[in-house]
Parts: sequence; structure tokens; C-alpha cells
Amino acid sequence: MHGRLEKKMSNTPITLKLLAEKLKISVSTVSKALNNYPTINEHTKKHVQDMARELHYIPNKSAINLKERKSRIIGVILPNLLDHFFTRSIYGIEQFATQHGYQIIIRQTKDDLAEEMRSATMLLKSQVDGLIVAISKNTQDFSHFNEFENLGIPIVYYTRNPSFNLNCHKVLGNTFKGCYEATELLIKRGHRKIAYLGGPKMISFTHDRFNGYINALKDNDIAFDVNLVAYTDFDKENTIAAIQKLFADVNQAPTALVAFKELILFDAIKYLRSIDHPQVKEIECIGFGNNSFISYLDLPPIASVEENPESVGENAISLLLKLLDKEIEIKNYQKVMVDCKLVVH
Amino acid sequence: MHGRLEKKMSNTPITLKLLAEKLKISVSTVSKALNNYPTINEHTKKHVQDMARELHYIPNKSAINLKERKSRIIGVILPNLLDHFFTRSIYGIEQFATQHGYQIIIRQTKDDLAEEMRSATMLLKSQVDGLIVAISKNTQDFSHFNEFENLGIPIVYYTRNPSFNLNCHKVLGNTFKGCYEATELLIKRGHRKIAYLGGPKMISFTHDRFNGYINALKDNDIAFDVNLVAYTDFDKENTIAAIQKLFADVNQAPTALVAFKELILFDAIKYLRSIDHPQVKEIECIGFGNNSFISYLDLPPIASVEENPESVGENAISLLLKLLDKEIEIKNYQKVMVDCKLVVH
DNA sequence: AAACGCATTTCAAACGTTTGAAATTCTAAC
DNA sequence: GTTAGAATTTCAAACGTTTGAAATGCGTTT
Repeated sequence: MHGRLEKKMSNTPITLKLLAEKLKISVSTVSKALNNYPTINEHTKKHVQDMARELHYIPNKSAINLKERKSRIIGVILPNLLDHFFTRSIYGIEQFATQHGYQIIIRQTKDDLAEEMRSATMLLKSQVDGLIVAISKNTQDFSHFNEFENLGIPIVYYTRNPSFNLNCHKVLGNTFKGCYEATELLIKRGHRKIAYLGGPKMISFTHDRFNGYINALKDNDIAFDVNLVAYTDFDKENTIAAIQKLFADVNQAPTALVAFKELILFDAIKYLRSIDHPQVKEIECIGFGNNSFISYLDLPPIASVEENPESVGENAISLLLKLLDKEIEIKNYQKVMVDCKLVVH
Repeated sequence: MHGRLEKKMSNTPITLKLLAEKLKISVSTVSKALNNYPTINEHTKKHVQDMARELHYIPNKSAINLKERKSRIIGVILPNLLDHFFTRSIYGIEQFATQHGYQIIIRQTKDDLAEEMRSATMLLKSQVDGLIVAISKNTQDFSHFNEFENLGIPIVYYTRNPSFNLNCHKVLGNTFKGCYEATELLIKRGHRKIAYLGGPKMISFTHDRFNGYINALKDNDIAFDVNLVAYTDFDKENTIAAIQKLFADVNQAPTALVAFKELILFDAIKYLRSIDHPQVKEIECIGFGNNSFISYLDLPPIASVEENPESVGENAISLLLKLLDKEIEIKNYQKVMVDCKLVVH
């Protein structure tokens, strides 16, 4: 149940020097033996490695980092940790980073530019080796990231396209295609009056998704109706206002709805139910997200656009590590697209 | 819009040595000036600090950590990051840690002991200065944490009470009181047949909550009925089985329900609706969690026991840092209770 | 028996910081 | 103008690791 290794350990950590003393050889030999240098005799290597294992030697990361002039820390800046998309993306980033000997520091901006700037400063002081950033909804100026560039610290932008910043690395969801497929599915199910509920106009994917919607309509010979489009943000009141606009005229009301985000969709449906909209039960909706709570809703969306946040995150960190390893030249700007998947419920 | 500070920076980081050379004084003076040593002349202090600011000097953390024999990293082990309780507790931990110059590394165990053991080993190799742990649902043996104890690395257990491990620091929610108040509210609303749906028996708070339930009944002269108690875990099928047991006899069915976790409550309600239980709309429920999705449910719980996860997390890290600062002796085992709050919807 | 070549090990400096002890400069009193 | 004493600065070692250069040991060749 316990014990057997009760060796009574000293509580000072084991160092190379200590191992060297025990084995009566030099520190450099020990270091090289553990790092498997070819010039070291196989016999001594074994001795050293055995001893290291026996004494539970753990290399001191601070010393190594100091020597290598690295921190092995990646900074992650994102708008909101309570949003499932970001939580899941963090999961992907974390996994991959840890597997490659890196740690991450997460900063939430609450979609606020000032907070984003503060985060940048803070992460600079933490001496991150690299940065992964989902910009705030109103980031147009990128000068708060200049200092990273000056220091040669690579930045990968993810999820949110920094369209004002041409020369940069980005990893984005292929949200155009996702929205195209969602719209297409609704058309296939016989809908002709399909509304699009978009997000903050400053966020790039709002437009990509809108274009997916438009293109699906066009490819299926459905005329675009400007009255079937409305925009909101992450604020409930604005969502309700948008829905009111879309469903103002009961006779002309849409029979289906594509929303840029599932959570916003929930607010929309809730509102329509609260005013007892006559066709509410017939309205079919699709949003981006694939939230696990969907299964508890009485009027759930008929499908979800799964954005694969873990994969987006993983692609971002993977690219960043390649930049850090100089596997990709820092000025050789990359753009990675991650596919969405339409999940029918 | 940009510029004005376009100083054209070198891309090698600024060090004390560099500052010293610029100022033509010794490195130690620079160091002491920046650290505000009383032996340093105020005049030179100002010079040094001005120069440091001008050149954007950032102290090298690795070097400091090496010198101080610290990593300034806290390991956090918890069952599941997709659970809102833990996400929110992480938020509290993260905030506090960062403010005090610490970083955190998070490990998910998926409530699996083997994974918890692996996490412990991994964090040992990361040389964490301290550990915050929410044990897995079947952790009874704590030997995988022995090495931390040997090395004098403090551990704070949180949320889940390690009842098999007497001598340890813990920060727990006052879940007894929370459940007492929830039950009491239902009684006040006229219910007499109140069911209790408990969680995995290995998790300590299952019993604390049960005791809260029992005591509320007793204090209100309601006889305890063993048929009104059932247990489940985080698995949907088991929850359904438990509900089937509780509602087997329609005439004797409970009119109210207290659940050890809101998410489980959602499954329960969903099931009752799916079988069209005759009294389903009259059943009043309360669970632990206060999930924001509640507002989208058609039959929402009438109240939630808000567990204040941020506060639990913050208390845990705060205690840990006190242990690290020797403000509290490591053998002077602490127990901190964080109150819940009944939120009526 | 000296000299060469090879395998293996050790030396020593470096990474950037901190800090007690030692050295230097300054002030003021005699 | 010497000197005690304080104020200020510098020295030097240390934290634990890595790594190219230098040194050592040893067998082989001549």
C-alpha cells in the first residue's frame, strides 16, 4: 500500500555536482553522460544514468533556461475563458505545449483593448518565448505587440483574423465553409426564408460567415433579402433587438436561422418563446459552437457547426513551436485554415 | 497612432551587466540600486533606475529563480476542466497567483487515479514550488504525493476532502450548510417529500451534503425516508437509474429534489420529461452549481447553491503562498471553509 | 622506447542575478 | 593633516547547467 521506497530522502534537491561527487567523476562528464554525448564511454554512461535514476535526479529547469536563454513559457492572450470555444482551444494548446516542454500563461482580455495592451506588457515581463493571440473585438492597432517583434519573439494570431495586420502568422477556422454548409442544410430541408444573425462587425469571421451564407443562397438560386440579416454582439439586449428586427413582420418572418454563435442563438430562441411567436416551434436554427448543453434545450438547434477549437489551438501552438525552432523562418508568414464540421443533432 | 517610441531596439535583452557598462559602475551596484538597497546613494539609485526604464530593462526570471532556488510555478491538479466549477476555481487561482508573481501549471486527471499519479510525477519534474489538488473520486492512497512532502513542497487540497489523509491542508466549500439551506427552502415552500440525489460515495462532499439535507429535515420535523435517497455519479445512465428508483411509485414520488450537482439535475429533469412523468412540471429542484445555462431551460431549478469556486480557488492559493512564505508553518495543518450562497431564480 | 592517434575525461567559462565581505571614498573631528 | 567612522561601491562566490577546448590515459606503431 505504501513504502518500499522509503529511502529517507534528503530534502535538498539532487544536482549534477552531487552525482559527480558520489561517482567521483567530474560534473561535465555527468552532464554529458545524461545527455548521451557520443564521446562518453558507454560504461560510465550507464553508471551515471543508474545513479541519477536511483537518486531521483531532476534537472533544474531554471539553470537550463538560463543557459539556453529561453523561458519555455508561451503566453496566450484571449478574450474570455468562460467561452467554451476558448476553454477548449486552451485544452489543445496546453496538451501540445506540455508534451513539448513548454508551459503556458493565459491572459483574459474580456474583449477589451486596454486589457489586451496590459496583458502584452505583462507577458513581456514574464519573458515568454512566444505568443498566441486571439485579438479583442476592437483591436485595429497592433503597436502594443511591436516590442515582441523587436525582440524577435514570434506571435501566432488565432481564431480572430487580424485583418489590419498584413504580415503575421495566423491560424483560423474555415468558418466560411462552415456557414455555407449550415445554410445549405437548411435549404435542403426546404427553407427559403433563412435569416443570418451576425456578430460584431469588427470581428473578421462575422464577414466570412456572412459570405458563406450568401454563397450558399446564390448557389441554390435563392434571392438575397437584406431584411433577413441582422447583427448583434455578445450582449443579450442587442440580440433581442436584432431578433425583433428579423421577426417584425410575422408574415414575412424567416423560417430558419443561422447564427454566428450558438450562445447568441439560445438568447434568440428564448426571446421568441417568451413572446410566443406563432411559428416558433417550426423555426429551425443552426449556430456555431456545438455546446454540450444543447441536449437540455426544449427547442434545440437542428445542427451545430463544430469549430474544433482544440484543433485550432493545437495548430496555433504547433506553428509557434516551429517558429521557435527556426523550422519556419519568422518572416515567412503562414496562414493555416482549420475545417469546421457540421454536426446534425 | 504608432511610433514615437521607435527607438530601434537591439534584439538582445538588456542585462544588469549592460546597464553597468553604460553607467560605468559595477553590476552589484546596479542590482542593489534596482532593488532599492539602503546602502546605495539616492543619487545613483535614480540614475540606475532611469537608465533601466529607458532601456526597458526586464530582469531575467530564470536567473533569479536559479539564485533563489525557486521556480515560482504552482501545480494544480484537478479532475476536469470542462466542469464549470473547476474552470471558475482556476480563474480565482490564476488571478491571485499572477498578482503574486507565480505561474500555474494545470493537469486534468479525468477523475482517474492513474492519471493523477502521472500528473504528480510530471509536476515533480516541473519543479513546482507548491501544489493545489482536487483529488480524483477514488483517491484513497496518497503515496504519490510523498515525494513532495520529502522535498518540503507544500500541498493544499481543495474542494474534495481527502478524508483518508489526516494531516494536510485543506480548503473546502461549506457544502453542509449549502445543502441545509436548499432543503430548508424547499420545506418552506411546502414540500414534504423531498428527495436527495447524491454523488459518488467516495467523494466526501456527497456525505456532507446528505447530512445537510438530513439535518434540515430533522429540524423541521420531517421524517427521513430512505426511499427518497438515491446515488449516482457523473454518468448519465446511472443518473437515470437513480431517478427511476426515486420516481418508481407515482403516488409516493417526491415533489422536490435536491441534487449534489446541477448538471446531474439537468439529466434528471430531462429524463422525467422524456417519460412524461405526470407531476414533472410541479417538481421543484435545487442543485449545486448556479450554471449560467439555467436561464435557457424550460423547467429550470427554482434555486441554485452557488459554491463560489473563484473564492475556493483563491483561498487555496492564498494559503499555499502563506506556506511558501513560511508565514504558516508547514506542519501547522489548516482547514479553511468557504461558504456557499443560495441563489433563488 | 619514443611518438602518435584515439577514446575519454576534465577544465573553465558562461548564462544573469544576488549578497555578504572587503575595499574604497568621503566627512568631519581633532 | 591625520584619522576614525560612516557612507558607498566593488569583489567574488554562488545558484545548476552546458560545452568547446584542453588534458589525460592507453594501446599501437615504428
